[in-house]
Amino acid sequence: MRVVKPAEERRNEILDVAEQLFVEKGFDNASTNDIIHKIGIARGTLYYHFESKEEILDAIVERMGHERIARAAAIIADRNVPLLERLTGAVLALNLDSGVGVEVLEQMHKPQNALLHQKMQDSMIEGVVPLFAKLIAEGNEIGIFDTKYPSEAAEMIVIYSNTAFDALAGLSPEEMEKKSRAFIYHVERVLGAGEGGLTRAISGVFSR
Amino acid sequence: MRVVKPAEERRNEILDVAEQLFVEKGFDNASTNDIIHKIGIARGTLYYHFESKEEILDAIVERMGHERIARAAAIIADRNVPLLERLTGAVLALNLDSGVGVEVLEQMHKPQNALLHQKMQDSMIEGVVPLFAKLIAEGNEIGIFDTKYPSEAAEMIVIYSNTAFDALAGLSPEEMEKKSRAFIYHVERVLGAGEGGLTRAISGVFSR
DNA sequence: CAAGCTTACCGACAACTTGTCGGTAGGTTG
DNA sequence: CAACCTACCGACAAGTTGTCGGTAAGCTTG
Repeated sequence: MRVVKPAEERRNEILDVAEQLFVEKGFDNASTNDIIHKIGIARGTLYYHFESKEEILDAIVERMGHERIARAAAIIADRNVPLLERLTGAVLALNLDSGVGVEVLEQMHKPQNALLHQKMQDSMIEGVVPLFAKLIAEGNEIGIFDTKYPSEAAEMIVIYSNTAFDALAGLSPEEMEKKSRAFIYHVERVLGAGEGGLTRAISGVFSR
Repeated sequence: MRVVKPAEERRNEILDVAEQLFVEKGFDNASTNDIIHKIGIARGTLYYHFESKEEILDAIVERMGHERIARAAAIIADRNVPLLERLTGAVLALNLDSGVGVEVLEQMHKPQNALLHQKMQDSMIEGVVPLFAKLIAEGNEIGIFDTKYPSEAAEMIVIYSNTAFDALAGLSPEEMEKKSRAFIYHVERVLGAGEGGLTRAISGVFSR
């Protein structure tokens, strides 16, 4: 009783299951056997569609990355929205993964998932920093920002938000609140925006 | 022909070899067999001294972390040196690992070493951020800094320097130069120091 | 519509891994 | 010198990833 599916469909099926297992148990602790048994396919089938376990991980990262980056890019590109709101909206789009719950992000910061996490971050930096940099440069011209290094500023913001906010797990609500405030405060400074400027923009994002 | 050594000595011997192999080949690609063959001990000996392969990694991280943090702490504690120079000196102490060459840091950023890298970063954040925070608060009082969130500012600086500077591998000298300048520029802004203040402090560090 | 081809799939197997455990040699101590 | 603890040994269990010859299902094509 052998079930045949178009390659594309099987590939995605494998990625779906693998993603869940990797996030849940960690890349090392989730075996390829776990994956194939859960789907009900044979060993050879998995390796017909992917060259190695690591390639599966890479494909997952790419998929996740594409989604997030596309969302951020869409927000950034929308010229009807004020620039500050686009910036903050994009940061949120990157870090608050609308599809998945917070547990997933918590899991991702666990040591078992270091590889997944790092690959995500790399792809994020590569894909998002240029977009941000452009936006910041734009803000420079308009006169709401003032920074000599738009690209590096973008990098700093992306890296920090990525690293600092997934360690959020064990914090109390007050601490989270404080950390968020501090983040905004520092972003304002890095970009050379006046204090409070971003705060107003953020309430703008949420009031939509 | 069985060679017996005091536990402490064997432990360090194992850590030395393991560290080299992990950095060189990556944690996953370096097997426990590689370690024991290189030293010339039996399987059981390794597991007599360590519970698991991962415990070896943790011990390595702890050792590396202790060294770096101790160096940074020493610099920070030296009240004879101007505060700004202590800050920059400590950042350098953390990132320029005097013992090892640049290749090692390059290797550490490779995907194979994600676990090692992340564990290092965590231990770094935990150990160093409080020291920096204190220093920054001190600078606040003296009036050379001006920030509402010393602790978060410290976190931002540590995380960014850690992540951004180990991706330095493929960059041209000019790019590295620019990135360093940008880093200083942003640190000044985050801390609310006047522009150029840190730059002067840095030349102070090097002229010692 | 049978023959032939391509695509997707199967599962035994090789070649490793990590971690366990009963047993053993050396040095120390009573 | 006997007993004892510490450090060490290596065969082995249990599991892992990746390979490969072979097989079935669905499309062409004569």
